[in-house]
Amino acid sequence: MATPRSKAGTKGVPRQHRQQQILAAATEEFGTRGYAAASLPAIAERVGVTKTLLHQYFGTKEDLYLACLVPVGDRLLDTVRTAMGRDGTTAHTPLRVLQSIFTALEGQREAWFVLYDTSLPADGAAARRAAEYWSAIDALAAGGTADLLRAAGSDDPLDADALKYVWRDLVATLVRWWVKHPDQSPEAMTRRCARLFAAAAALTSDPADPFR
Amino acid sequence: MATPRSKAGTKGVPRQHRQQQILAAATEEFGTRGYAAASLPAIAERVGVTKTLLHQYFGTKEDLYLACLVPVGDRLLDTVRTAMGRDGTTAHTPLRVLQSIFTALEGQREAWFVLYDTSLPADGAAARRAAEYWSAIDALAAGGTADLLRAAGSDDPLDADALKYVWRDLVATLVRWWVKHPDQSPEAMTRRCARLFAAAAALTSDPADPFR
DNA sequence: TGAGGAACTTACCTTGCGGTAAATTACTTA
DNA sequence: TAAGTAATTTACCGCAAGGTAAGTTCCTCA
Repeated sequence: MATPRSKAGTKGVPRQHRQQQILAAATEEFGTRGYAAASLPAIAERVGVTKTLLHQYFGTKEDLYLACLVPVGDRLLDTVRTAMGRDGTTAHTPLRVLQSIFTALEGQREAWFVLYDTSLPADGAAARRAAEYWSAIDALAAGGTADLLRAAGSDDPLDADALKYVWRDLVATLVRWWVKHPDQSPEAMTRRCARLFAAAAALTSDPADPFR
Repeated sequence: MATPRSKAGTKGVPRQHRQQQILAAATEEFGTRGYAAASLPAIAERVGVTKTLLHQYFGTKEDLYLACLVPVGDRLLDTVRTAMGRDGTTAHTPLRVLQSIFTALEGQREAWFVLYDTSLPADGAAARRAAEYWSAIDALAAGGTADLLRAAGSDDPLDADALKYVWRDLVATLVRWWVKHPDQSPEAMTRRCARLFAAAAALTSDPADPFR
């Protein structure tokens, strides 16, 4: 062995394994910092590898992002779909959806934010793909929120649009809080959300509302 | 006059006026793109000026950010303070707070996001100042949410923390939606929020909740 | 009319990033 | 044991951003 003057050469890690490591590190980095602020050198360093390897395995930065996005998007879309489709929309459907999301995200919570990154190059393939995912998810949610609004006496389409946004960001918020509290299990989170919903209901049930 | 071979030299715009222009453009750029993704050349171009001038008037990029942050933070903190302090916490306090925020933000809606930028250099003065602002605002909100939770039968401090986050991000979400719908007046937004609250109440008032 | 200061730009430097071509080392197998 | 291939690095390019020093033009007023 003697004197390895260069650190080049294989380290015995098979390609597939390495790719998985890279995807995991990249997902975490993209999820926490966002596409624009995330840097390939930083991701590479996490894995203990050079950024060149990232390029060789995944191509450009956006390609790598896409490689992170697709599995996460597929998994979440599928989760939400089955959570909502079980039976008709009921009052606790939202909680069931939340629970399924928490469960699907356990082990890699930041992955959620890979789906909703605003700093993506707007014209790129990654942004297009992400938009596909959340428009599909939104469509699922839209059914529930529309019913809700009709029941509450509103037929304004902008109300529906706004509610869609609120719901989507509410999930993001809860996940963000969850990321900061790693000890919380998915089930504990779901129960917490149920309590929060109950508290919120108290807030909004005042009949003497001057803003109506 | 003849041939001005260089475009250097004054354009007759007094320093204070120019500084205002720069602050406005920078606030918009920082608010929409975020600190990391925003670029000084882009801001300079909006104003029709060179980035060097930004440096001469405001110093470093972070200094400029701070110069944007302080007036916005002062204004919003003040607004929320008076909106909450008018009398005791009632059920429609949240709507009053929202209305005051919308009103204060009218004319420069993206400014809200200057307060809550996650891409700031974590150790810098700007991040510290921003944290001061929203911890002050959170403290105001904490009173209301704590009461809410107690009423709903929860004494878990983590519930309170989570609710604080949710409320904060809810405001951000509503403002973000508002930015995308420039024709909506602050009053119209407030009324819309009242309707959304009502709809949300319907969602959370199911007594047969299996997640409790 | 001719300083002097105020408002602005030109030209430059440095750094860090995304990206590529060409090695270099280790593992396998004929 | 030598050849071939898989895994990885070294060394480089170009670019755009943040930042600075030194001018250049215009306005004002003694």
